[in-house]
Amino acid sequence: MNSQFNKGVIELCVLALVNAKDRYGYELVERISKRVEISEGTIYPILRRLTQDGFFETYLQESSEGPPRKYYRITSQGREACKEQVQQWKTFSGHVDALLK
Amino acid sequence: MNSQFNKGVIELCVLALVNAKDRYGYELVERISKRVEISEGTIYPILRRLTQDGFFETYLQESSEGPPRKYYRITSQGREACKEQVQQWKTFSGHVDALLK
DNA sequence: AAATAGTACCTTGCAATGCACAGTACTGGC
DNA sequence: GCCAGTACTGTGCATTGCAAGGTACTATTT
Repeated sequence: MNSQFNKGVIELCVLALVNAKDRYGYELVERISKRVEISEGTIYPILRRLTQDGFFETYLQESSEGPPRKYYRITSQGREACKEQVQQWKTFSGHVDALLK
Repeated sequence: MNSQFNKGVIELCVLALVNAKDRYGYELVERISKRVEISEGTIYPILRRLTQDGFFETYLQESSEGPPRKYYRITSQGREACKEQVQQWKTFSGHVDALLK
């Protein structure tokens, strides 16, 4: 598979999924990797980056199935970034589809 | 704009456009940059790479509007790669769209 | 009680790609 | 002669995702 396609898009997916509801890292890995080939080493650095950029806030919550989960909650700033990036993605993929004809 | 989206996709666009008919570098720059933000420094290295990989053959042709143009013609190997990458792109963008819902 | 599998998180070094920037060279119009 | 437009080339940098490794907790199996 062409993992180059992933560039930038994984961040977008993370933003959109956390935007929909609070998520923890492992859950994101599972969910995204069902559709797109990714590894854990990809998601955690992105979560750190987006948190540092002020797009996410975090809190811990215990789990009965293993160690405590670190949940990510989107901020208003993150919500805006998400909206913008989703729009950019739609424009972009539309343009690519047009070029492929 | 998120130039990270471009990764891998520009190559795909170049492949597809040369697949449709013989093109020269500058033409590709013009055509692609109407849709997607790119610069010359992006296209020429891709052309060199794809030629080295055996996907393109080249020939020179004089132009009345400037220096001679280097045309790129797709090979049967390139045609296959193009088909495969277009398919990959469709699958990929479909999966991303699914994740964004 | 020890071993294993599954859950959950984190970090480091590397490779690929596109971009900015710079440079060369040809043609035609002012 | 100079400039704009056409056309091609090369170098160094930044960003990003990946592979590979590690830590640690819980539940199940042996």
